[in-house]
Amino acid sequence: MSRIPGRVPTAPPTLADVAELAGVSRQTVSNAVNNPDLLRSDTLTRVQEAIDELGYSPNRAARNLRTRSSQLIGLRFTPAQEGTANAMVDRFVHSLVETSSAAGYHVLLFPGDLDDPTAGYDDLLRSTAVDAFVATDTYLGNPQAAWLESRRAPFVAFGRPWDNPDAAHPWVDVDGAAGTELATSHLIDLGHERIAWIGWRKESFIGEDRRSGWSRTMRSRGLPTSGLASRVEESVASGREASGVLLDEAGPTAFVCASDTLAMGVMHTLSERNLAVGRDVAVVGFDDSQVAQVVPPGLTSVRQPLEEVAVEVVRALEGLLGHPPAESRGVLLAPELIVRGTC
Amino acid sequence: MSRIPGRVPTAPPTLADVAELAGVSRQTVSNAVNNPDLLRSDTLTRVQEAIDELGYSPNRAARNLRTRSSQLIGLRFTPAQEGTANAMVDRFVHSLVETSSAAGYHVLLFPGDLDDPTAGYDDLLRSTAVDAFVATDTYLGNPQAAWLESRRAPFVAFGRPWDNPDAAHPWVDVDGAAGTELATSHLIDLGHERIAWIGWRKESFIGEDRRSGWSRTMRSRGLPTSGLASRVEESVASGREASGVLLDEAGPTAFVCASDTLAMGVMHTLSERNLAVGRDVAVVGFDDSQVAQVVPPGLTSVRQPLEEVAVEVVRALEGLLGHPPAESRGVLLAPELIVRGTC
DNA sequence: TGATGCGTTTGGAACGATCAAGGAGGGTCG
DNA sequence: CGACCCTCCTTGATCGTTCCAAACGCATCA
Repeated sequence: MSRIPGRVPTAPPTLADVAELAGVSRQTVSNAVNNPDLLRSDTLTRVQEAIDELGYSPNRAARNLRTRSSQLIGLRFTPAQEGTANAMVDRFVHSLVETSSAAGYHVLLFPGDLDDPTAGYDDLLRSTAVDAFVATDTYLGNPQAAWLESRRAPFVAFGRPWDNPDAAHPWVDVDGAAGTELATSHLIDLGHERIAWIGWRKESFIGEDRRSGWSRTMRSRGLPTSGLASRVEESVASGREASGVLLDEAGPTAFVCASDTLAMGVMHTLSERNLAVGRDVAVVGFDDSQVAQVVPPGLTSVRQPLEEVAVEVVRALEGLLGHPPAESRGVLLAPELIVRGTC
Repeated sequence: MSRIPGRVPTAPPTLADVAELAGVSRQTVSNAVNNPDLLRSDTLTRVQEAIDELGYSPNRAARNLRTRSSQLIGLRFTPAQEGTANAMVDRFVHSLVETSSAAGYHVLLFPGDLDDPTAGYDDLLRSTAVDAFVATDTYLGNPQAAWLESRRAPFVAFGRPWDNPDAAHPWVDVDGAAGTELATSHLIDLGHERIAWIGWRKESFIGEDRRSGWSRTMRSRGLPTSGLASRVEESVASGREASGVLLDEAGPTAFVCASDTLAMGVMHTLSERNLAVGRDVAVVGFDDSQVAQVVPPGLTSVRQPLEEVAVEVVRALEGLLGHPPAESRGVLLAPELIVRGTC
């Protein structure tokens, strides 16, 4: 019926076409695709052959309409900050695409308004264009999570609900304090005693978390921290300034930084002062960005297990969208320290 | 009719719900959304109010089914090469998301099998999950373009059809030779005479293109090139080795590189030999990656206008998908040189 | 023989939107 | 006055799939 002669030859075959060729009903073809167990094996092979012969794939729109699901996961993709070393989100996206594909989902990117973090979500939600969201950027009191929860939108957050311990949504995060603890311990083991911290301003939950790993390790090893910490903006210039001041006033032999961007600021200072990085002064960054991997002599950095994060995120999504929905709460993963030339 | 009591309260409103509330027919609501000009203004406002009151957004699946279009653009998203400085694709994706969103399209990511560049396309195409593709990675005789063309799949390539001048598909690319010409001229203007080239192996069309910008500029300025060129793999280690050999054997005072990754290799060599980068030896990279932006003292690099590329890609897509389809051929854009501390 | 059951297959009715015609209603013209 | 057009809006069919309930063939059992 749909193979009307004169129809555009490139129009893809439909369920009805396959059914006709195989000599069965539409529903049987549908079952062959979705519930092969329901068919007698000889019927199944016959239908399979017809499917292969025509090169049939179920029409996504029709299936989505009927099943009320799109097999799409929405991800807000904001422009990367130029001038920073942070391509972390991108690395995560790559992992997410891989993992969710294995689970039968594709990733839909939509742009984010920098001023309004909730923009874009609403329309995709109401038009049922996506089944769920993955929310990144949950830092610093970002209203995304709370907003999504209030809309009863299915979503998984990459990042803890810092400001709301009662939040009921599933999340996956990396233990930043454990990361800086690894870094600090490593430096202490190398013999450093005056180890400085360069992080973000106090309002940043993530920044304070990472800072706490440094400070608690220093304390537990009986080393001083006073005068050795600095809180600045996320930029190379800030890291450069801060490290200059710290060198002048506190004389540290090593720096632990909240990000690779800040660590690169330290590298600038060292290079300007002709200090041998790694020999005279050690530096550790955070994120294991591409910069850390290629800058001479290689920046030691805390690496987040983004592949695992993606796996856990997808696992949580599957729970969320399953029938019946499976409960799942927060997952906290441990980072590792990648040692390179800077210490 | 669809507001059956007992239905899940979170089920989104439909066209019929809006129609009932506004006291008009479904089609009128549809027109209010898609062809507002067809309605009398008082009817339009009445419908608009009903839409706002219910928070209605057209169901994507239903619309897609009927209109045979998904408003989605497929993009194969392969894992980034670790250890290289090349986050260029990611920067492009960001621009593409922005631009295509403005044109009413969203970006769908799907994973790519590294061994089979055409994997993934077929299913999305046959299931009409996407309206068109954007093909990147068209380097080095990649069969993607030819394959897509043979399937009559609508797509726009980021990258010229190097090995097939007769290719009929639209493409957008950046003039690599013009970029290296900018770099080489800049170095010559600074007084450099022995300027080396580090690029990729001869089979790489892109590599040869970029190399030609260097060589033709050298020749036109009456400067020697023999013994000053090297072709290696895309890796920091390769760039490091090649620059070491070149320094020993040809004594260049400047390097032009086919990528930031290779340029970082040069930086490694200079740092090992205690040569002052920028003062003793100049370096220019290609891609203006985040690495170039943050490495001390800042890597001068050729920057591809990826925002413009995205704009042109979307423009071509709109032509391709328009009624009637508009012809469009190749677009070649000019890069710019971002001068930083390395020269 | 006819009722019961099970495994398999079938036809009709959604899902929610747009397309293609087909009406009201009012104004203009011969 | 009726034919005609124009504007605005409505009705029924349709896109391709899955859900639902019913029907089928066949064997078993009373």
